[in-house]
Amino acid sequence: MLTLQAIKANPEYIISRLAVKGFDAQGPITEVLELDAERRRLQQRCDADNSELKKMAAAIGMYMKKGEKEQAEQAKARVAELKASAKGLQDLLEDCAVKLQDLLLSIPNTPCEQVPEGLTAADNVVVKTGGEMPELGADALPHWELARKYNIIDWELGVKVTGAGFPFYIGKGARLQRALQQFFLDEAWKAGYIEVEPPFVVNEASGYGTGQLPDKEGQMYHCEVDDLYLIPTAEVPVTNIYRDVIIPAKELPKKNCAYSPCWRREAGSYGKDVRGLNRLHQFDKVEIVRIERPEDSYAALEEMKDHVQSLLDKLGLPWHILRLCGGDMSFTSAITYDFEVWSAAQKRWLEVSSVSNFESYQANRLKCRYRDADKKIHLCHTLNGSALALPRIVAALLENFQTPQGIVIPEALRPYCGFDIID
RNA sequence: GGAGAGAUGGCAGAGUGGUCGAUUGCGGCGGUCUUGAAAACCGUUGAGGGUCACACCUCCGGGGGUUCGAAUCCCUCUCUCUCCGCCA
Repeated sequence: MLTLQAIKANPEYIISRLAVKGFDAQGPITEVLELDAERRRLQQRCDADNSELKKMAAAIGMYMKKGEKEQAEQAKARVAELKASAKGLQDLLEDCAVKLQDLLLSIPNTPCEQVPEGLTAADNVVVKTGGEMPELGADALPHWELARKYNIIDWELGVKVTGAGFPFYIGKGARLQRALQQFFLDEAWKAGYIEVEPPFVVNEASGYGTGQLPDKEGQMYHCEVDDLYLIPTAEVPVTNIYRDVIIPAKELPKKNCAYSPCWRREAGSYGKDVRGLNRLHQFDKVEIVRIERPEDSYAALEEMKDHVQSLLDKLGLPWHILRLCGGDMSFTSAITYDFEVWSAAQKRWLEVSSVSNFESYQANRLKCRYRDADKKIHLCHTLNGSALALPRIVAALLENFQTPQGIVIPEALRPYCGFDIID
């Protein structure tokens, strides 16, 4: 959530930036300022009451000790009065604080200056392009048919055992999955990301910490008996490592990478978007997460972008990078770059990575702070990105590298796969 | 799953109704001494709210209660540990 401090410092600016996301913040921001003023008024009155109550209680103690019963009884009577009036105030204060918190949670992050205006994906800006788009013959097959042809992914078996969107990877298909996971983790490790293997289910507090709750509740699988959520991304457990933590400045930046399966209910998806590997309920991903000093976060974002690009280059896939427009960005992001690879048989771009800087928005909710050299405590900036999500990479690899002899595995992946062609 | 014990500041660990936001030790930071360092000694060291700044208020796992007054008593939830059972 946005900091009250930032809102109070320059409400007009906040409102104008949120307009870039297509969010009319005039009303909410005005209300935030009013609620904050009200909260402070109530707080001060409560504090004054409490202060007197404490003094009275101490005085009663003294009277009792000295055996001054009469005075003690008088003081008690006064305390009873005070408490009666304080109770009402307490309730008002509580109510006001909850309203303020809920309101703050309902306001999205402000896009940074570089974010283009626009409401839909059509307004995203291509900032960079790389790799070569292969020329496939007219008989080129989409990946779901290639997967069937070479018997590396079994969709029907997935449906039988679990349901749609939960495929089995078989033989070289399974080895390819494992090779990609290993390759991505190794590359991240080389780039200085400390690997973690997190739990794949999280509690409610963690869901709130990274913002999946309450807004995206329906997108996560929820185990009601134990009140645990299957993670939709490793971002959730990894970022929550730093929930309620004050990090010494010299320990920053924190750089972590993690492999995890990701579960998403994807309620409401349909059509060609969900064909084959394009959209699954369970998929594998390597995620990178960084906790940074505010002044370093944009340099970190560039580094992450370069890292993801290097992965795609090593795999020899054609890619482009989009700077998302305000309306296409997530609720919590200040700026997001999407990476898409060209899927040559489907003839469409597939999103394989999303790299975002959340600035202090996520850190504020997480209470992820750092202690500066001057001992002052500040909010960190948090960033994360996929590096990378597997299914659409696999889709592009299969389609782009199909030959009459079989699917040719990219050079960089061969040591991990243990084979150089799927036939 | 059954039985028992526990949850206090970065860590360890006191505190069982009244100036306790909390003894002490370790760690951290500053200083004295030293050519420098170590040791020793001295000082300092939780978070949040509030204020121009003070004052002041809140927080001893979460929630509720008793009391003039709760870290301390009661209820409840969660979690951790030990033993038993089960088990990769």
